[in-house]
Amino acid sequence: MPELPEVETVRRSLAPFLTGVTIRAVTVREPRLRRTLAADFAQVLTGRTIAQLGRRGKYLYLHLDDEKIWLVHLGMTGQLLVEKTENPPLPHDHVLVTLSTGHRLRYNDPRRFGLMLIGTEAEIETVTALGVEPLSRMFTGRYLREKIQRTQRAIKDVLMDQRVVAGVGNIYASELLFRAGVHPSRVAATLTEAATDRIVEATKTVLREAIRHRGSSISDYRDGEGKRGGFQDRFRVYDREGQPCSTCRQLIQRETRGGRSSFFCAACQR
DNA sequence: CGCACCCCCTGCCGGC
DNA sequence: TGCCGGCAGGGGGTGC
Repeated sequence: MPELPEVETVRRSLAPFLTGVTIRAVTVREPRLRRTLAADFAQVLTGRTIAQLGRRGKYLYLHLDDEKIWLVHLGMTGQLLVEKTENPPLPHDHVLVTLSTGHRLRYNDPRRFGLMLIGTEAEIETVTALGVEPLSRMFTGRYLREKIQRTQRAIKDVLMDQRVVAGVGNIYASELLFRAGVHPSRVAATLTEAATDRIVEATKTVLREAIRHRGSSISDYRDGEGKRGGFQDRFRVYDREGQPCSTCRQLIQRETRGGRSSFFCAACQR
């Protein structure tokens, strides 16, 4: 579900409800997420105040008043939602948090691929091992070229490697490569300087545009208030197999590799 | 190191 | 109508 634009949208939508707010009670209904929640998870959170909401790649950082961070990753189907009243729990509501404002924060995740843990920044960095933020000045053509020297990896795999650049997933990798005019299975080391520059620019452009449209809702992505995103209506290639390319009218193709689909226009992308 | 493959888990959709 | 296989935005582990 959520790549960088969706997580950033969740962060922005939750911030007004969570910043400066104290956690009164925590109920863990199902601790078995990607990693099983620590036995003292609820106890460690209770009584803490959320100082600030941050994000790194696809990870949400809830900075607590004791210098620790409540790290949340939404996996494929995770939703972090604020609600005004305490409705009865729904299926797959794994963590419920009562806030000092009377709001409730609800973590729902049918597939349980999400991750939550509480730790220091150093502890979290060893778990996440993230590369540069794509929207920062650190992500440049020069940086990307340094990372792909002599690699035989496909450029799409490199872009989705969170240790290289943090936050690009399967949707935005396809979309940005279309905009850069580069074929997803192109061997990264064979790219020209101009092409790597275009890829970096396209990454920033697509991610910013997607954030502006509050992310992509294909099926179950929702922001912190349960609202859908709008970027799915602007996909140029993703999930458009057999439809005409918006540029040249040739039909969009799909290729599966490693269990993941790539979508591209064979005429526009080389 | 890279890569191909498998796994984790639930839900949905299309084909038969 | 009902069942089954394939697939889905995530990451991680293993063996070669």
